Amino acid sequence: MLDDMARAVPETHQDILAAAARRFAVTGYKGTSLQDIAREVGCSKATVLYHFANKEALLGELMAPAIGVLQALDERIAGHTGPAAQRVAAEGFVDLAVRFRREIALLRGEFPDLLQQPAFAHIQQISERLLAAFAGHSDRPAARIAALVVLAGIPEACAEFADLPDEELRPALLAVAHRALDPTN
Amino acid sequence: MLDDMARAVPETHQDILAAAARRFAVTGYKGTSLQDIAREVGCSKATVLYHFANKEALLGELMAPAIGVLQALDERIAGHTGPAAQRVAAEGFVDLAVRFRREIALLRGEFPDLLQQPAFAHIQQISERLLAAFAGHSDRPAARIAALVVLAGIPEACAEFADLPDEELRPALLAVAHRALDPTN
DNA sequence: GATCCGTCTGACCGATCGGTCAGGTGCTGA
DNA sequence: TCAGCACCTGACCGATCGGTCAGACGGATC
Repeated sequence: MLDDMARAVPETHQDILAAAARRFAVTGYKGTSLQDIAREVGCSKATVLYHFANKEALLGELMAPAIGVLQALDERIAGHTGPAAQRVAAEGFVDLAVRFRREIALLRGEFPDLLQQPAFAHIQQISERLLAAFAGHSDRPAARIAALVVLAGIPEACAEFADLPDEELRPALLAVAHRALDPTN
Repeated sequence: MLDDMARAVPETHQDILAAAARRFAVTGYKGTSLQDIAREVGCSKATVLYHFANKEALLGELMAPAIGVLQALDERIAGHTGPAAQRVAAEGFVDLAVRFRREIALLRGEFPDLLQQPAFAHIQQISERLLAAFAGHSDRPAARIAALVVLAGIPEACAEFADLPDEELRPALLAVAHRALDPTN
């Protein structure tokens, strides 16, 4: 089977990735040293840096799937305006947040710093477009404030309720999002 | 005048406090070194540590007023249950968040780490009681999820809309909080 | 003038960080 | 048998961190 071949190559690579995800989720990105990750894997720090160019590349590979879905959502929202965009954005964002709540949890509180880095610069633009969509493309402060409460609150709730099953978390988040955004106008 | 006497003593102390607040707001607590603060003040790092026992003490003095108000709110909420507690908590929390949005901004994304420290341990308990009050003391996941979205979203919105006048920010936040929490049951 | 004290500083400390590098090890294919 | 290669490692690097310490400076007190 090609399964054997495909699995033979990564192994340690995947172990490191998994260990990094575990540590990042507990102590955050900045708060986790390459030593910590190496200790969790049971290898040397040099081995971690053999498999990944640097610490940021490790984070990048860990976040790649989530970022891909986020970009897809951004493009899908671009095709709508006003209330339609608001609905698409809310549903898509809740889906994304629930699905990738592990990845969200490990970036808890480090978004502000990481978004400054050029590697994640475009994510800031996406989140601004998400915010505009949540606000129904309104410039009214009240609409933008409600949008930001939802935009910031949902990921946090996802990270906190990590063990709740998707089927329970998703509709509850969608409901609170619609409630918070709907009568804004 | 006693103004001269009163001002003669602190001066540099206050300068350091103000500079630290400015730097923390931009680069966060962990991301700001004592060197950074000293450079902003125009003094040496040793001077910063002459006026404050250590970096944590600096943060403590910066946050003391906000923490005091938070504790007062906690005690006020304890006197109510159910919907009444929900209303008191929402109004009190919005007031607090708007009033201390500077302090909130400089802790952006560092709450998870800081709450682990023993010096801020009781704040975690307070936020749990706030969460329960927001949820109307219900154990239903949907209620707790909505409560967490509000609890996490409001501070973030406050930090982001730092330049919006209180009279505009406060009612908008209160409205979205009530909307998000009210029909939860 | 001597003494004291609040303020401030440069030099220094040990620890830890992300990252580099030369070299060891064991498998593989010629 | 041996060269080549993927994988892994200990030792090391420069930078930076929070924090310490002995002493310099200047104004008040006696």
